[in-house]
Amino acid sequence: MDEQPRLMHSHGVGMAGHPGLAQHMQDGTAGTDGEGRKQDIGDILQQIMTITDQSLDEAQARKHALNCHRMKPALFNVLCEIKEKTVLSIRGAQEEEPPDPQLMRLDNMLLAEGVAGPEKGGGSAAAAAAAAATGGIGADNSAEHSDYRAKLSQIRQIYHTELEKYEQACNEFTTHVMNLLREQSRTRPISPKEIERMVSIIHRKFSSIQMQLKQSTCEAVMILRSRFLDARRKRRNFNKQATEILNEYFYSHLSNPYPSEEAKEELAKKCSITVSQVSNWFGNKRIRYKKNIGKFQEEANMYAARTAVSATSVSAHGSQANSPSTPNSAAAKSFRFTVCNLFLFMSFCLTRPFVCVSPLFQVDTLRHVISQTGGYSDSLAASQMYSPQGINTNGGWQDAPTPSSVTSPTEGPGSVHSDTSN
DNA sequence: AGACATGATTTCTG
DNA sequence: CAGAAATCATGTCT
Repeated sequence: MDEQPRLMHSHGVGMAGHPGLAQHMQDGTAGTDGEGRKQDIGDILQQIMTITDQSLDEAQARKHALNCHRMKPALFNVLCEIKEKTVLSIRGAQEEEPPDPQLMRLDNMLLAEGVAGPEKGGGSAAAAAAAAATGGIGADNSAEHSDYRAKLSQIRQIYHTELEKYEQACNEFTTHVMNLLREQSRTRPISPKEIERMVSIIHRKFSSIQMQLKQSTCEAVMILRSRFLDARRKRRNFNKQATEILNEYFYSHLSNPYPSEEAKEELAKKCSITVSQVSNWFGNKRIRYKKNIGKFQEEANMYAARTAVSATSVSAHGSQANSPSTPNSAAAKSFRFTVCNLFLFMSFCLTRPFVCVSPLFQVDTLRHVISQTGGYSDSLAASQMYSPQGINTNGGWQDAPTPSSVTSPTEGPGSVHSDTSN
């Protein structure tokens, strides 16, 4: 008699008010009357309730019997339905979430950096972009490019290996859990929907690992990139030729060493550096020259002489080309000028110590001598620009930094527009 | 290793 | 915003 209340209780909880059950039961018990059905259910429930009191073997046997019972599918479906309605309806709605924006951002970043996505050219494209950003596109950078590419592909390799491992682990675990749930679904009410939900939970848990992986990969790429892009860290001295071109321009425009934008571009092209590098160079040069004129005097003299010699030799060459066999008066003038300048150059070398004491000396001499040669306004104009008198008492250059003036028709021979250097 | 040179960056100014 | 000035960080020389 003590089993009756349990049975009744279970009956009440499990069946009452469940419309689907009648249908299920009808499906499974076609042709039997109501009393018979009640008896069936009572049997089943009683067996279920007492199953834990039995020994393992007995329980296994009973389980098997229950599984084979004709009412089992109906009862199982009812339990599934109840579970679905009570559990899944509560959580179901909030689980439909859009893809994580942060994960999307990381994905995009990795794709842009060439870590994710197709292999070919990804790294080099980023490297090229990085190089373009720094402006250093010289031959010196090729080694660093390959270094960058190598490191990036290393990161890429690690990322893909880890991602593969992660996917494998995720799949293995998901399969394992699915198998387990499928197995269990024979003995407890687990609907396919619930399995699906469990899979999505697993994927969500795993996606946090994926996020970590992607995040650290992004960090690694960023560090690599910042190192590659950090110009200060990878500062390289300009090559000798570039320095000479810049110095020639500087000293031949000493009265107003402010190249125009066009001149800067031209210089940049000639030196294989960027316009901003040219600007930096001139900024540094002006300030350092101004701070210590004496120190730069020797350099100024050298470039003055060199430019003058170069200018005259070009002039002479040009004249000879016009009349190679019979030197005319212009050619003679050029020759005279060349000799004068050679003399000047030698005297610069000999009088260097004195020149340093009196920076104006050679400039005035130069101007005087050139004026005596009777012409070559271009060369004269050029020589005038060597004068350190350009710096006024306020510490600034006399001429206002008006870029247009440097490209004026009186431009010196060392200018980028009249390419007599190198 | 230390001094100096030099390219780049930062801060300030007109 | 260009340039001056100060400063940083690295390269080069001794």
